[in-house]
Formats: sequence, structure tokens, C-alpha cells
Amino acid sequence: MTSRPPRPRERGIPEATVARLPVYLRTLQALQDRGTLTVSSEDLASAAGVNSAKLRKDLSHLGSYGTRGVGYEVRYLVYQISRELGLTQDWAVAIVGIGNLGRALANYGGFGTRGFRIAALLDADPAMVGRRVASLDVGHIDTLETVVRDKGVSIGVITTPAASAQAVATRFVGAGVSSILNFAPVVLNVPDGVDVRKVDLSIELQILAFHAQRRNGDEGHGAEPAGLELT
Amino acid sequence: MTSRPPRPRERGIPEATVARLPVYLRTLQALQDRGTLTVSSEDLASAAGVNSAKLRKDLSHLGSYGTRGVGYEVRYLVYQISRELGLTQDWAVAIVGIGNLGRALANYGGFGTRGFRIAALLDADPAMVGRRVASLDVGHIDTLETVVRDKGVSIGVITTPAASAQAVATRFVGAGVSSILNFAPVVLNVPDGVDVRKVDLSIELQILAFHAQRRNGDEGHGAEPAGLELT
DNA sequence: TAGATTGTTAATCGATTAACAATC
DNA sequence: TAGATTGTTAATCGATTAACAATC
Repeated sequence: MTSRPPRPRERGIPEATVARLPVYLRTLQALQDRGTLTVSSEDLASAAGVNSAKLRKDLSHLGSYGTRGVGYEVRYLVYQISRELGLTQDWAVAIVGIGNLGRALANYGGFGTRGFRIAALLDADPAMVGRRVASLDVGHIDTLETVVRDKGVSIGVITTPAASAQAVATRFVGAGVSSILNFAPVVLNVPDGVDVRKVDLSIELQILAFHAQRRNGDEGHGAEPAGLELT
Repeated sequence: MTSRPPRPRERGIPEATVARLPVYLRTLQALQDRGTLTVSSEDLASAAGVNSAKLRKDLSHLGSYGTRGVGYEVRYLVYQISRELGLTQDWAVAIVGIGNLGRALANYGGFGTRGFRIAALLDADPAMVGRRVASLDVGHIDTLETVVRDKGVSIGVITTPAASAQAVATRFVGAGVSSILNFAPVVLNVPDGVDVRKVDLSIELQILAFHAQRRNGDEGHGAEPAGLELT
């Protein structure tokens, strides 16, 4: 466990690092677009909004891709991070729930500049099925299993109302999809080995409210408003 | 620093706990809707998707709101968490960038069941200004400062393209808004004391892709595709 | 060689978890 | 009293950070 093979570093990049790699990637791509060839950890870290020690530690998990005294070659680092994240292959994505949010996502072009392809849009509402959204025909939710198989979908995005989200997740899992991005405000129950990430607007707002209240001096805290003391 | 006052526990709830309180709150509200009066840490934790030791530790930061041998009274815990999160007051929210996503958010009714009120919608596009979205007239971005002042906006939501996001953030900050929720795929630069949270679809997808690739046995890893070796 | 910057070490900090005494 | 469940302790784990030797 403590032996250190020379190059193909031990698997197991820390989760916190994985979550920052996309930010570094995006920052590097912006540098690349501006024609920058080389960047130091200090400059890249500052552009990505992290501290440079953290950046270097993060990158060290991928390998030794920098040059001491010089920095990192932008193009090479873009490629290495893309590869590590699995963006050198194409991931087919299905979106279920074509309401406002589903349509917004379907129409959102730049999925991290590449790596993801929206392969199917599904909805339960007969009035929505058959409509054309973002150059795709909306299919009926009942075809989920077929669509997953035929289109090779490996990532499912859930933008249904909360009440339907669990059923959709279960069907995704049954169809062999083990990566799910959930926008519905509900905790999904899935078997081990299925990866669920959630995006939740109201949770984010509530966290902001907590800090804002803290900043505002927490006025009104401590005194319980009449009628809510309990029981 | 190590003295322990008896009740009004020391301020400073861990960030990880703050991020979970909204999940507990939502779970409790669902229990309340089903008429449940009391819940054990075991049952609540399981419904919220965390382990019960973590839940009890989290709640212990708020105070001693449970009863040994019995559990937690749902109604009381809902109130205490709401109060801690600052949801017993009303937060006015302004959304800037009324594209697909901005409209989706504006039309999204249930902002955590209450606590937040969309007070203004702003856009830079003259064709959008004046249109009615979610019972509000879309205003011009140039009125941001006035709107923030007049409507008492304290939370700013940015759903503009990446290129405009920083400018909007700077104007929000200048207008006195120090809580920002950013949907634009760009790192925002703000002064200390301003709280920025980001919601980023492509980052989430990239994290999913990383794990999916890992599960799939990482095929294709190691061999560098011709033409991308570097330089 | 002198200057710059990486990659790594080690210290510190914060989060998670099992276990259990306190107590309803 | 016996059974159940909280609140807290303490061990462990993972993440962050400063500092600096290695090295371009």
C-alpha cells in the first residue's frame, strides 16, 4: 500500500480534486482561446479562484505535467485533464421532463465545450410528446428503456416534478444508466454503484440566506415569535 | 475560547452542516405533510439519505431539540431549522438574464416552500425588456441599482451568458447585494464578504463522467491518441 | 549559475462515524 | 424498571495549506 510505482500513479483521485478539475479545465480553455501557451500554478490558481498550493496538489494527483521553473503547458494540461475526466469520449445524455428547465438544458449548447451529447428528450405529457425541442423530437417516457439501449445513453438528467423523479430514476437504473443528474427537489433512492448528483436551486438559496442572516447580525434570533413556540 | 455557555450555543455551525440543513428541512416538511408528528434520528436520516450519527451531530449544533427515548417533534424541528436558515424572514430575489434558464427559474414556484420572493427580472436585450414573465415585467439591466434599492433585493441570481456575468456581479455588489447565486459558467471575482454560490450543469456532468469512466474500467486510458501527445 | 516554479512533505484543520453514557 | 433514543465523546479519515527541496 505504501510502495510507489514510477509513473501510472495509483488510482483514486480525491473527490474534492475531481470536483475542481472541471473548473481548471474551463479556465485553461479560456487561456487557450486567448492564445496563452504556458501558465504558472500561481496564475492558473488565481484565475480559477483557488490557492496555488491546492492547485499544484490537485494536479499532482494526475501526474507530473508541469515544468519546474516554467509552469504548465496549457494545451497539454487541457488534454490531460480532459482525458482524466473522461471527456475524450462522447457521453450520450437523456433528459426526462421537458418543462421550462428541461427545455433550458436541452437548448444549452456548450456542455463544457464537448464530451456530452443530448441524445433524447422524454416527457410523460402527451401534449409535449412529438414536439420538437432543440432539434430533437420529444419522446414518451414509456420508451425510456428502448431509447437508452438504442442511443447508448449513459447519463440520465431528471427535470421532472419531485413526485415523478424517483420513478424515473428507478427506470433509468433498470435500463442500465448508472449516472444520474437530478434537478428535482427530492432525495433519490438508488442501489450501490449508481452515481447520483443533485442540483438544487432552493438548497443553494437557503444556504445563501443562512450566511446573509449571519452577516446581518442575526437580528430576531433567539426571541421566538408568538404562536410558534411549540405544541 | 473553551468556556461553554449553557444554552445560546456558540455561533459557528460547520459549513457541511449548513449545506445539509435544507435537506433535513425538506424531508421534515414531507413528513409533516403526511401527518407524522415525531421522528427518530434513524428514520429521518434514512429519509434524508445520510447516516444517523451525522444527522444527530448536525442537529446538535442547533441545540437540544430532541427527546431521548422518543425522537424529534417534526413541527418543532421544522421551525428551528427554518429559523436557523433565516427562512422566517422574506428574501427578495432579483434574476438577471431572462433566457431559457432565467424564465425556468422565474416560473419555478416552490422556492423551498417559502422564504424567497422573486422581486425583479432584468435583461439587457431590448426585445425582452417589457415582456411579462411569471407575473412580472422584465426590466432593463440599467435599472439594477434602482430595483435593488426599491425592492429591497438581497439575493442576486445570475443567469446571463458567461461573458456578462462578471459585470452583473460587480453591479450587484456595488448596489449592496452580498449574496449571489451564479448559473453562468465562469468564476466570479467579488470582494471579501460577498457570498457567491455557483450552480454549474457542465461541472456536474463532468464529475459524473469521471466516475462513469472509472466504473467502466477506464478503457482507453494510458494510450495517448495520435496527434495529441503534446507540442 | 541565478531565478523561477513545480511537486511533495508535514502540520493543521474540519468532517465523519462508531460507540456509549445520559436520560426520557 | 426496561427499552428506546438522544447528545457527545473520541477516533479516524480526508482536505487544506505553508513551506521548501528538487529541478528546470
